[in-house]
Amino acid sequence: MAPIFLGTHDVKLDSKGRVSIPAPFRPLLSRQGFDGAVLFPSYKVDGAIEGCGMDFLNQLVDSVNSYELFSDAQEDFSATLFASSHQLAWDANGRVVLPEILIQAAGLTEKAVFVGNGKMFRIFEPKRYAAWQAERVQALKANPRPLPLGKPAAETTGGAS
Amino acid sequence: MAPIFLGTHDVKLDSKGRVSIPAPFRPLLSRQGFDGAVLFPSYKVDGAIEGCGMDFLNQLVDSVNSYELFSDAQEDFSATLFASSHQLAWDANGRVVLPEILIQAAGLTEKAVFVGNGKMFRIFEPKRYAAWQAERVQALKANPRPLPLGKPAAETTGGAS
DNA sequence: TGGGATCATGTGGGATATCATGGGTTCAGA
DNA sequence: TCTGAACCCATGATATCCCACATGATCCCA
Repeated sequence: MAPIFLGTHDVKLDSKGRVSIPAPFRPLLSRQGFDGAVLFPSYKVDGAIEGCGMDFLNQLVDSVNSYELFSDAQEDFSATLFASSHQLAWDANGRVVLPEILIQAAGLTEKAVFVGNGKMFRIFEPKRYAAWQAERVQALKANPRPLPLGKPAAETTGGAS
Repeated sequence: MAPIFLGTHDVKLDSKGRVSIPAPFRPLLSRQGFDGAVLFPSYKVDGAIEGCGMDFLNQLVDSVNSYELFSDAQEDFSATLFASSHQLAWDANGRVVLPEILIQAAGLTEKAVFVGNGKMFRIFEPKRYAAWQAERVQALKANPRPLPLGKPAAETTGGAS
């Protein structure tokens, strides 16, 4: 069963660059032999960090590998996914040290917010997250979308972004 | 589970032609009886060095050998892959000595950057890498690729380069 | 239903081990 | 005899690991 990341969790970012992985996320991320997460800058949402477990990353890798080795498509994912990803083990207290490049990418200072996103999660600077979320709510109000159950949702065309 | 090379790691190239293999890469490359990596000039990306472990090289060998012996494809791969590969053991500090021909191929001087690429990794001269990565990011923005999970992605044709 | 106890989680801090870098020595081969 | 490969040592910085404490959530009992 694929894990599902839910909820919004406020955490502190300390002077050593450490954050606590929210306790509900940890069992979803653990796998035998490795307690940690994979983080990379989102290319979909500016100012966000995407997070997932190694199992999900392996699914991504399998998907990328369905492109032939040395193909153009594989090149693009190399530059955006593998090269910018960080595999971080958490310590005995469930904390990871965020690389400076991710702290910069998300504009983090003293706090961060972990946001469940179903199969993955995101990490935002709290103020940026509030603004981003407000935009999403407005977008949904301006362009309401039904959510069919049991069958794939068709992407509606014509909308920007 | 196949190893996955992630992240971007800046290293020094010293006057003896030595570089440190980034510590996270070393367990992925180690195999019983041999601590080292296989490096060869990339035929796909000018100015890059491709790197992998012996296990992955064996997969490449099997793949190449699936072409008929003495066929043009097999000749091409043999000329670019086997003939120009270097198997380098690292020392007690995790360093290898880069052959001059690879240093020239990548245009390295004082620094290098190791870039994770899933099953393999690449070594670039930092400025060349920055330019190459900017191209890739632009290509992805101009020609966004979804990354479906669980089923093979069809290579789209007609794209430039 | 309320209060108390216990346990889990998050935060702060420090110590230690590892890693990256710089350098030197020795030996073998040309 | 010289050069280069292989091996080894030292040091500083950083990553990793571990401890302690406070707070809040949860559970149990009256």
